[in-house]
Amino acid sequence: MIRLSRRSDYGLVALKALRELGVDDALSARELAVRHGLPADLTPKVLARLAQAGLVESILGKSGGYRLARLPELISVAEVVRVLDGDATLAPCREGLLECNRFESCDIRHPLDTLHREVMMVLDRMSIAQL
Amino acid sequence: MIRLSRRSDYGLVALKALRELGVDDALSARELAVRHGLPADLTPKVLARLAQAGLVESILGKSGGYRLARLPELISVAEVVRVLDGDATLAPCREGLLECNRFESCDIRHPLDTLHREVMMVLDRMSIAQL
DNA sequence: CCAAGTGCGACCAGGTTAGTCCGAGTTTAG
DNA sequence: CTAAACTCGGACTAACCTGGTCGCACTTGG
Repeated sequence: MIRLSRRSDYGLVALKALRELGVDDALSARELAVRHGLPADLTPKVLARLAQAGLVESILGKSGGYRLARLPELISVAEVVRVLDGDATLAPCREGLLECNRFESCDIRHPLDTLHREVMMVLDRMSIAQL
Repeated sequence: MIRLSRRSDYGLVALKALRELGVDDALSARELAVRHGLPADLTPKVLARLAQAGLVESILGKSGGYRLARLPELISVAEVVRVLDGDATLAPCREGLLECNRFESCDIRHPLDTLHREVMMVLDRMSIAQL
């Protein structure tokens, strides 16, 4: 199935919100959440992950918050998805634990990987600036 | 996240297997399952769904089974996924029951729909013949 | 020193999906 | 004509994943 997880969705909304911020401003997770109707307790988590991936800067202390770490043109949707959802492959074979019992004989893996790459390229072409 | 469900995966494997079949041959679901290591009880279900969607023909009775209903070049990966997983949209907002509480103010929906269309086009360009 | 932030881990709950079991209807081989 | 082999469809169970919550430690500005 082709669907964004909720996390990725929230992440995109948050980044878009951060986009229209002054250079030295910062927006707290809570403030961002209430303004855009995101779950109050989940938003900090999403932002924290974006921060440790370097997409966003966190500012500690009172009157702290988050701010974009790069120009919005330089953050692609693909990157956000990868950070928040991990980059799984199209084929379920490739997942962590479940071993595909036909792993060797599986001949649809390669074409599926190709497809996956193409899909990611599509997501790569859209940046936060275009949301 | 971008991942195929197990069902779709099985469906693709099955279609690929059916591809190399004589015109008047048919392969039973059970036979197909054991040959390719698919779950024995799930395979008939997947095939049945493909059949009622018209991608595959079912042949009743003894020595019956399944066979491709069209040339493999005319069956796209996108179609298989759509049949087996339904066609969801990228944005979780769009799902059945859960109402997005910021549905009106949501401004990332349109770009996301665009992305979804592009992704489906990618899946559309690959056919069973190319697996 | 205190209030308001982030950061991070553990935890619960609900939904979705994979997988199984069963019965019924159909067709062909012998 | 009979029996075997197959498809079809629904109902049911179990496991996994995800969204969401709570709580505590650390940092910073006033």
